[in-house]
Amino acid sequence: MSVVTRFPPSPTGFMHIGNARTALYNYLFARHHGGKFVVRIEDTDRARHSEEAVQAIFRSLEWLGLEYDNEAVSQFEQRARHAEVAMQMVEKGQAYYCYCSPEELNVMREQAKKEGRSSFYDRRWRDRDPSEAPKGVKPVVRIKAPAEAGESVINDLVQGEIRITNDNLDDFIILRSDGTPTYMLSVVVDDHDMGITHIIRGDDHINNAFRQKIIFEAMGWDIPRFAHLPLIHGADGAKFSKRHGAASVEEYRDMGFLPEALENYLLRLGWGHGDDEIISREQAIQWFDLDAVGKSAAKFDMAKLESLNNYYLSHAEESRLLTLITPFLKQRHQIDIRNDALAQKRVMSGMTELKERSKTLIQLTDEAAFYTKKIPYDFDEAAQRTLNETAHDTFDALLARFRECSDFTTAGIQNLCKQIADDLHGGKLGKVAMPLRAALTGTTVSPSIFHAAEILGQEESVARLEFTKERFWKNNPLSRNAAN
RNA sequence: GACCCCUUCGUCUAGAGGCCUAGGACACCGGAUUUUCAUUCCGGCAACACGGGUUCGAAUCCCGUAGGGGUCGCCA
Repeated sequence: MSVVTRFPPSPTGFMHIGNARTALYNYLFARHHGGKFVVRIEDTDRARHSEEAVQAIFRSLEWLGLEYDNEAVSQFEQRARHAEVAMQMVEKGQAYYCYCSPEELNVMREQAKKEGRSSFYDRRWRDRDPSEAPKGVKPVVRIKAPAEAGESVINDLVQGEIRITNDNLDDFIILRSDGTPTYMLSVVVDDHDMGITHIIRGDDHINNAFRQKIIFEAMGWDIPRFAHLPLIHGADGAKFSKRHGAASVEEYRDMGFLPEALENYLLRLGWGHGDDEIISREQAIQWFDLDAVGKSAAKFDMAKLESLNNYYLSHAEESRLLTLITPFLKQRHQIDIRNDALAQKRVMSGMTELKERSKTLIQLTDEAAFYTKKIPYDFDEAAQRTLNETAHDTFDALLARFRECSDFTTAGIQNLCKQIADDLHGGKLGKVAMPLRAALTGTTVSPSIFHAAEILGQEESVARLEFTKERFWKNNPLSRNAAN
């Protein structure tokens, strides 16, 4: 039988990083086995359903490049079918109406808690005659869980054999009093109808597996194989959530991570293949299987993600990177380079250096920004300090030599700076290069400033030096005095 | 509290009884390169939770203890 896996997010928020990993594993497992990977939106709870959340899930899936087969299914739309299955079970005597009030249920719950039991419903309506039903109370439908002593066993593909005693299973609700199906019923019916062969999900669902198994058995359906993945934890060891930092896929996208970097990171979080660290999608499909999934929870480590991102950034196609930083440039620096061919060309010329030093697209954007700046531009604090401490004659020499330079190449420019350093600073190149960097970029951090100057071109570089001189030596009497 | 699960360097992991004086990656700490930062290159620090077994031999198998996590809804 061919493998069919599924990703069933509930649209109550955005796509959690843990769900993204679950989706990835389902995707890889299906592709590895040449099967199908389908998506189902678990939207039976209309009150918590949000169209925005549904869209965010599809956006995240697309951004991660996790293509699914068939059309995505809406669980809500199958509700009639789910209810029908519930009725079949009632008819066959495998399920029954329960007329308990919320108050009665609360009492039972309290009692169970006091006695330290994890199941609480006392099955009071299991064998009672419906004629005893109180008037005007709309019943729920509960399934008959095994009442006799015994054990229920699941052979989990990740966790191994898990067994619990039947007294932990009570007659849970499959149809609400308003006639709508509960999650527990809907999942089983849908999984069956969709031909799901492997249920790969977070291990917070382990307990549900035992309940779902009861429904599968009542209906005489084949039970899919289960694989419960350990959860992703935050640095403090608790289930990873918003309070641990960014928890949604789109937040990582907005922080400047590449989807392939996030994918690689998530893949290795809980799964390994020898000493391999950098793993492509193709290799992942070839190598991924459930037997190599670890059983213990993993802590999310931002530093490692960043390191992976740096790798993928360094190896990314440069025109793609240009496209990716364009919106960030607009957002963070109010610079629109979409129609600025010159700025684009300059950024592209410096891209090789830029991408190898960056951990995120944000960092790449910020360090590429100077190429796109127009006079007048701002100088950050450190740059201002550097310029204020620069001797007047050093800067003048720089300007003069830049104007008359006949070999405006990285080597030529470095040479020229070296000469000034020899003349005025005992050969200390930093005394010349740092002011040059501050002047040309408005910052004190950049790739090779000689190369940057070459990319900017002689005309632009001279203009920027003139602008800087204007800005610092005309308006700052103190530094003029210091220089003289 | 009950039930279920987990436990190798700070973190992610390799390890399926001898190949382990426990390997890799990230982080961290040195050093080299360097005009800054970053990169790169060398080098270093660092773990089998604990206690019992089983065995000629255990990180690997069994039991117990401790610690951690998850689940206990007419939510999904």
